[in-house]
Amino acid sequence: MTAARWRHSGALSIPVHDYDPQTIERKWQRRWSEERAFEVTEDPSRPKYYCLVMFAYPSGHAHVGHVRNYMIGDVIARMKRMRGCNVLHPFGWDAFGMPAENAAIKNESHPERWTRANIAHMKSQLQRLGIGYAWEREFATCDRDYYRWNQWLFLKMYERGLAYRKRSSVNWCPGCRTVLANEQVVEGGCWRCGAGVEARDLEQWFLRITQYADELLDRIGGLEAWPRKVLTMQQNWIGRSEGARVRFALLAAGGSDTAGNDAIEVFTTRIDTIHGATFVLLAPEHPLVDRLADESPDAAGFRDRVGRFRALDRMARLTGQLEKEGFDTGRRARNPFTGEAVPIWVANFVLADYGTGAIMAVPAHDQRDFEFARKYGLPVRVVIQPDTGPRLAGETLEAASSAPGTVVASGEFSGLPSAEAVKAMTRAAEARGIGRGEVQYRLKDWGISRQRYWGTPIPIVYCDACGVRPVAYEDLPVELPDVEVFTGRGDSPLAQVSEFVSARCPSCGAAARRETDTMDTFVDSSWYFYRFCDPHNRTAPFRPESVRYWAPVDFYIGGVEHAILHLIYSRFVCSVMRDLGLVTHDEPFTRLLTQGMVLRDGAVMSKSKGNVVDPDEMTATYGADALRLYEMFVAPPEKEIEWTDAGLEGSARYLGRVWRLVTPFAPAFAAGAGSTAGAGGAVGAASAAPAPRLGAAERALRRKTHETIRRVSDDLDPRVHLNTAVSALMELVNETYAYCERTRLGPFAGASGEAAPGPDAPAGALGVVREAIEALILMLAPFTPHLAEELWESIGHAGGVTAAGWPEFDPDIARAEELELPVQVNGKVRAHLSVPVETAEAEVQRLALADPHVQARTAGQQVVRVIVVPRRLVNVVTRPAPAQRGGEH
RNA sequence: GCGAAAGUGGCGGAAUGGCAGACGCGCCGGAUUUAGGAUCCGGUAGCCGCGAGGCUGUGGGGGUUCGAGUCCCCCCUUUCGCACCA
Repeated sequence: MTAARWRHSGALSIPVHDYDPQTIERKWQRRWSEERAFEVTEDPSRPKYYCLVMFAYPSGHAHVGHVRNYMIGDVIARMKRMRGCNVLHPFGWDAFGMPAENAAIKNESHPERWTRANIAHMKSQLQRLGIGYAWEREFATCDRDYYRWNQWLFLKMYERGLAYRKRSSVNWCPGCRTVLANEQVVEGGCWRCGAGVEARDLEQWFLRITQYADELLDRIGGLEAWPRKVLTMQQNWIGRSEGARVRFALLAAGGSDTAGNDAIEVFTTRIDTIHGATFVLLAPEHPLVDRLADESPDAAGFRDRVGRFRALDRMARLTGQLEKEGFDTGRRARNPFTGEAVPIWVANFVLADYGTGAIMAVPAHDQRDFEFARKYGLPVRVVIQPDTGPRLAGETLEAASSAPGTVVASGEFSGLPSAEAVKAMTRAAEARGIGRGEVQYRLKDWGISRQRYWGTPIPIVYCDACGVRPVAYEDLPVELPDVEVFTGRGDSPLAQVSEFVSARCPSCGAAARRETDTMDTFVDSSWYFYRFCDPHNRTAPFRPESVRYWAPVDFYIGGVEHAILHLIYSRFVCSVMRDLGLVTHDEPFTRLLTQGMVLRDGAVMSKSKGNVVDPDEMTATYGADALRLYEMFVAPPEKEIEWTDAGLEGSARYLGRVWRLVTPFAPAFAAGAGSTAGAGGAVGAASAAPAPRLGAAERALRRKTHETIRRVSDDLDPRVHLNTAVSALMELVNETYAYCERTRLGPFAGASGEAAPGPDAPAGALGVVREAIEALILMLAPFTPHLAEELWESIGHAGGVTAAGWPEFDPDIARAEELELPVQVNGKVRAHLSVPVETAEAEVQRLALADPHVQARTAGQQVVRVIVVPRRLVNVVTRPAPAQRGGEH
């Protein structure tokens, strides 16, 4: 239903419709699709720009929070396209993963059916929002033509020793019934379902990310266009620490002789405190613990205590609170620096999987060791005296002192500053063969085995004769078999599909058994951005030349929740691909923007909370353009926003206002009014009109137009302050309305309906309005593309806004002619001066001092200084005048 | 506990060390309208004042500066990240 009012324009009657987003949006979406408007090919003659949003997990329905980053990406992509860049802006689906499998178990259907249906629905949602993707490049990671290259990459890594298998204690999620990577354990729980993580011993495949730890860490400094927060998180996650590995010889039970060659190796960053190491602590899971239990006179009691530690610790760590506890093993080890026999305890707070799983305890200089020592009455020996403050003594110490200082009570090392002692003692340990300098990382190798169906099969075969064999490249892909019914029983669904499990050994041809685990889905997402460069390649993951053209990604947008998972894996895979000769750059993402979430009632939108806002509903009521504009305007992209219907209405109202401003002029503009014949450029059409002939109001509107172009251009690129760009466009509309009101033009043409200027309209009026309106439409185009295209066409332009290009501003026009300068006296504004811009500083100073308000404030004062900040302000600094007499000669 | 970021009107938010509160929401008033809605115009930090104008004001307290929301130090609060990494 279209409400149409009728207005008269000259002899003709033309309809002036209200803004009707539904019709306009459908029209332009159809046209973009028909024209394949966002498809691109490699074109060396133009600057490329790769704009990417993190692809989506097809969970079912996108809400207004999900689509925010797609909108941000679309604004940037459209703006860059208007600026003449060859823009790659693709989209795809991170389609493997557990929700699909869980849904399949619940519905007794197939994960693929659920996944494909969700993809179809979400794709239509994105299209309805007018997001301009190169849909011909779309793929899903569950496509066999995609995941075969996961397998290919895995084999390449296997060849280079970067993929390996080992039995290890892994994080097992009982809720999802699969193993989790360290990165996927959050506060002791599963990142996805929250269930408490258990320890299990399993044979697992790992990717050797630790081999790249130093490289990944070092290059953090070069990621200048990444949020500092993300870089800090990655730095902490890699967790490099320099220290030393030192051997404490194990003494035989009940004696002081060393037990053969047995030793406890500890890792420490403070070898300078080793003379204060009065005991040694083992993690409950340390390999030596079981042996010490065997050799203990009370083996059963020993085992019982260790067992309790092992079982309880993970649960206790969930809550973050763990009372430090331990027990004496009854055995001793020799401190290699003091020669002393020190007790060996098992302690619940020592981590098995960091360093060597054993530590030397220096209670005087480490708070944890201090608490432990005080609890169990173990000796505390001060070996570092801080450079300031009172002298420390072990007996009276109330807390450990970890500050550096001077080494004491440490034999030949006494007197050294602690930093130097670290070096000297490390050298000494190496010389005596009892230790060496070592670097430890918090980062662990990436465990990728998952005991689930809906993922990429790991292309490995186990042969009784030949052992672990990689599947031959020509036999890829190892396809997921069809499984009829998903029951969720059993740990590894593929293991129950006998046709899948039985295989031939790639080496000897004998009957063999296939690997039945699938890959972590983070493998899929660690290189998808390269596949977009050449998505249909059937003989390679991509053509290196295509990636060389498009990559690295210039602008990457996604949530901070991927700061250490996806973004560290992708950096790692990029380095591996570089070493494989596939890519030529070191880092995959030049600039990263982490967008804020959309909240409602203060909470993140989620189906379970029942607070989701459906973009389809908003679009049906207000239009996609209004929704887009609202989400870009309400806050800076990196900030979270609180959803309000009123805010969305405000944006819709603004677009109606734009519509009512432009449409009355459309017939006249389409007929050429206000433009200069032969003036090709969009904006600048009026600039051919000689400026001196324009009146002050006309010049002011032109200035606003050009200043707005400057501001918006700057806000979009490189700053990406989308909210202030929109507010500048709102100001331009307000100012154009004000001008039209004053000249009775357009929306103010009155009952007679004159869209064209009457005989008394100022010279050049239509020209300056046309210039303002054309600039406005073009700058709105990235935000509200449908409305912009429609209005652009309505004022007589064929060929669309992209071809029209981004408007240029003229600095001379953008500059104000007159300045309103505030004049401060002692920092407080007391007057304003109106001066021409070119006024000399001395003249400004003279005018300021002559101003009556300033005079009133400076009377009886001595003017000490006058500060003139060109184009900004004047500040007159005074102080009380000296007494009259003292001032005379 | 450690680390990072942030605290600005009734609300969302603007401000390369230079007039704090742009723009929007909400609210108030006017025009138009039979009326309402929509639309157009104007007002809107607080306090004092009829007014001109004045005083106060960016979580609190110090400091640097002619000038501080912005820079420095201390404290408070919130959010996020890490959480026994030896």
